[in-house]
Amino acid sequence: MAAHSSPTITTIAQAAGVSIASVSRVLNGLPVRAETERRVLDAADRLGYVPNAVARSLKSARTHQIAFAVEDIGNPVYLAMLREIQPLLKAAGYRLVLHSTGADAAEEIEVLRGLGQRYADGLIIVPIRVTREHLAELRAVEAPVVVIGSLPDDGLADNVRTDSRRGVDMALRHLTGLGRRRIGFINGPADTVPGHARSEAFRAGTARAGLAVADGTVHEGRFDRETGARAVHRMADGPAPMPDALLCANDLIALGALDALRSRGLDVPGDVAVVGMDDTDLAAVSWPPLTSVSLGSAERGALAARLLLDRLGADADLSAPRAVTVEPRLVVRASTGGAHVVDDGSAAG
Amino acid sequence: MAAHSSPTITTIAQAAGVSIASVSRVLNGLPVRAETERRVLDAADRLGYVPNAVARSLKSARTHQIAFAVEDIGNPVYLAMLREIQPLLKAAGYRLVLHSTGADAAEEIEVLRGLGQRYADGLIIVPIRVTREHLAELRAVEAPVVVIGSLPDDGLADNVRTDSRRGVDMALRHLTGLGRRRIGFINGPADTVPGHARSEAFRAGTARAGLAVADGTVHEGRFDRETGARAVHRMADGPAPMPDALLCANDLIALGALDALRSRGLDVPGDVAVVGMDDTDLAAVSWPPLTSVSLGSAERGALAARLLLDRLGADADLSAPRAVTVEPRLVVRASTGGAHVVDDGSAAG
DNA sequence: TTGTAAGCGTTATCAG
DNA sequence: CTGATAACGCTTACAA
Repeated sequence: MAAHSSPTITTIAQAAGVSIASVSRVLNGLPVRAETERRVLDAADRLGYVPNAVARSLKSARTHQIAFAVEDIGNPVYLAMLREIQPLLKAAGYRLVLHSTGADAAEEIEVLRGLGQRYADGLIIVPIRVTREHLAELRAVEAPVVVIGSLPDDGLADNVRTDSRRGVDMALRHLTGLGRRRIGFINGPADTVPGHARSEAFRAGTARAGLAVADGTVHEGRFDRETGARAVHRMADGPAPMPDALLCANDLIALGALDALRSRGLDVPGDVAVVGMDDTDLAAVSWPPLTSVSLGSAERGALAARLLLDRLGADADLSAPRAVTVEPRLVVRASTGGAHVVDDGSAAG
Repeated sequence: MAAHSSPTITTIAQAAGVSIASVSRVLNGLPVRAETERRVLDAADRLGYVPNAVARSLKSARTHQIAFAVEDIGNPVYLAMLREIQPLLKAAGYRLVLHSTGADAAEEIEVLRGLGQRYADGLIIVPIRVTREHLAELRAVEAPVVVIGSLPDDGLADNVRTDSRRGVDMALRHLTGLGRRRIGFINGPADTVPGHARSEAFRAGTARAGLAVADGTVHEGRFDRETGARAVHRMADGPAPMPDALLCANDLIALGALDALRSRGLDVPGDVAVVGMDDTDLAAVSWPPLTSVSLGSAERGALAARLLLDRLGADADLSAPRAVTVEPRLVVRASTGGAHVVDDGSAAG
């Protein structure tokens, strides 16, 4: 069924014998005569009227949509953000338009520029890299944008960041506190925002702690399991003594490292302690459970949503961009011996 | 920064000294004099013109948006679908509007009804329950809808389903093949589409295999870890002998069961073999790695997207609703002692 | 209180 | 080839 094309206020007006203005008034709760209201509501109900969101948007210049752009929504970190953002937006009456841009920075630029088409009232973006082009677009865009991640220049957009340097420090301190001195590092791409920050923090942190970092115990790859596994194999096969602890730039890398360590018969944390970053759901599920530095993904998502909604509400447009920082937190689990459960003879297999 | 309100074709027309019609023509690649084209493009470029998507939509009655509605996007199953759907839509020029409805069936109805507002050209929905109201709305909705999950009545909408009964059978056959006879079952809510199907399949499958199902070895809860853990503890504390195998209605339940079994000193798979369903990323990460029945989430997502895009393209509206079924697949891992199968390497990005 | 009419930014028709 | 002009469905002055 559903044969008739949807009724518009014009249809309703005719059916109710009033003008379209009256229909609009009734539908928007403006003062009308009771009789008019009755007839309009009646007709609307009878014909199954539903207001057209697009027409409304054209008139009001508000789409009630907010875009959320990340590199890969399959990444648990971004997912954690999304899970906080979505309900907040919904509660505020906004739909969520999801962009998964892929590793290509050009696509992020596209999203930023696409905002000019006004299909959304605002944007929350987690750039994997921040290029000059990003900054230029940010400057040009008219709709409010919240950037999750570090921004070289304050004042360009609302900004939610995390102190990943402190996070790395916490991990290093934890490991040295356990007596580990040969700490290896497995990073994702160093030319990304998070990759760069972690790399810097590791360098600085080990220097400060007076730790020697042996050649071949720092690896760079992608933010995935394979990178973690491959790095471990290389270290084990390399000339340098195997590290007694591994700091991994995210949980996926850490999981890959755990796999590889197990396959080489190395005990975790007995021979090698492993720390991940991001404290994703995977950390609690892995075996052994993974000590991980929480960078407050969920919290950052929520903060970003709040900043954006804030700016969209009322006439807060005049206020200067705000920057919020979320403190990292170390979540200790068995992979660093934290609360290691007695191992009931689990060899691989 | 970004002071001027965005230029419209009117602005461009004035700047270029032509009519808005000519501007539109140039912008849409319709034939115009070279000189006209030059001037328009020039002005557009100079003023940084970007077409307004909303106005375009009002005129064309197409939003280039597709909605995807699930109960909880944090659920790896839905996430797997999303990860397939998103790039397909993007490639076809559609934006993705994400709805995470929560367990409330009323919210799903809302989404269905909301489509009437025409903010999207189509919808892919994974209903957690299918009520009479769902069916009524489905009948009424004008935009094309693809339902992932079983539908009582063919012909209401395009439909992508999986044969979860066969999936359960495969799991049972696998377990009995390993010599297990006391098979317990931990289900999610039985009044949901997947919960009901799995429950029925378990009953039928055990009956067919001539397996006795002891009292207290079938539990129902939610589709989460806690349910799995709690069920195991109840079974262990109950009067019936502990099952030597557990079929869990999804991977989360299975992970909870693994935790509880470990905490009670029961060996997996030595004492109890465990099978999950959905074969999510978690299955490969857990310890021991989890045997799981893949219900082809990713594949179902992709199929749904294709069906919908199909219907949106050209004038395929006349064709009758199609139903596609995805075959389940048993992925054997260590939790049933099976050949510790090599992962396909697909971890969450 | 109500109706008429003017937009919102596009596209598309129809004369010139 | 180009320029008025009428939609698309809605909100909102401005009049009556």
